[in-house]
Amino acid sequence: MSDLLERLRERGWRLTAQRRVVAEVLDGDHVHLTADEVHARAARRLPEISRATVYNTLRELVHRGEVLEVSTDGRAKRYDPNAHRPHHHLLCSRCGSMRDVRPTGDLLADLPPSQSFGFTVSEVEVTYRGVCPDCAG
Amino acid sequence: MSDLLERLRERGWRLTAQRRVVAEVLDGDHVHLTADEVHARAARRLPEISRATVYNTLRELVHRGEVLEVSTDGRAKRYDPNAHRPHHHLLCSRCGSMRDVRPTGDLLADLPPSQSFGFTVSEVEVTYRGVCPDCAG
DNA sequence: CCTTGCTTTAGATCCTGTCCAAGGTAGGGT
DNA sequence: ACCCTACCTTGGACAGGATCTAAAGCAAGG
Ligand SMILES: [Mn+2]
Ligand SMILES: [Mn+2]
Ligand SMILES: [Zn+2]
Ligand SMILES: [Zn+2]
Repeated sequence: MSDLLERLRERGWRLTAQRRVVAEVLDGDHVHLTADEVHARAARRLPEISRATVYNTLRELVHRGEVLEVSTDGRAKRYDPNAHRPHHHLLCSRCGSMRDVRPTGDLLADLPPSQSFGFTVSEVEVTYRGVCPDCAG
Repeated sequence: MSDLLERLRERGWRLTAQRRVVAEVLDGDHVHLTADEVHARAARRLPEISRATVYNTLRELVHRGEVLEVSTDGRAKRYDPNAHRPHHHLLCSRCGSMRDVRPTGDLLADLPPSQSFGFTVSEVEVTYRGVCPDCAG
């Protein structure tokens, strides 16, 4: 994720300890943390970091397309660093764990013009729900 | 919707004026009201009805599978009486208006076994986002 | 009718997320 | 190396959505 920070710095983003730590926390595959989880992990490395800064940083990363914001029902949104290859989500109805998935079909094409009601459709979001192997017992 | 109320009464649901009014408000096609919108409309007919009762009634209707709960990003959930024929949603990014849609493909089948990560997938929810004709100007 | 257990109600409370004013600091300019 | 200043961070207030509570109300079976 250090190339991410470098990229953003070149675009005029000030490189602060807080932003560095948030970026570190968000590194990895199948990472889908809530803002408060990001805050808790960031605070291990930088105890004074505030919730407001975590929210600010996440909002900017989302706005710049570096992080994906995934809204899950009524609960807290989750933040996903895997923003460069589009994908969808598989969500466990019991424990809430989340995996990235890549369906085969062209889901946008699955919506025929007769079903578009004059909308200019630009994006499709898919959530598959089920029970994960750990919860299956 | 009166058969709905009858059905529920037979299952031990007490028939109150409040529940009757909420059911009436939720009648129709392409109805996707927020809880507060339901409350506002219900209050026209029954001024003393409380927000808590609207929330309680909606929760129960959802729990009994008579109404669908649709969560839209950070905003208030919407309640959809069209629960008996499964469908997906087309959502305007600007004004938030919502339409029911029925994609052609088998979206569950679009998730190949190699992408299931051992989950027992039971449900798929799709949200198409775009700009509605009214907002297109 | 009565009774009883389910319902309703207002208001408190919780959770997520945003806003604010005050103080701090990255990093370009010198 | 040191300033400056525009940008950043902070804690706490705030807001909207939704749930919870305890007291009062009422549907409906007996
Ligand atoms: Mn993801
Ligand atoms: Mn619908
Ligand atoms: Zn699970
Ligand atoms: Zn619109």
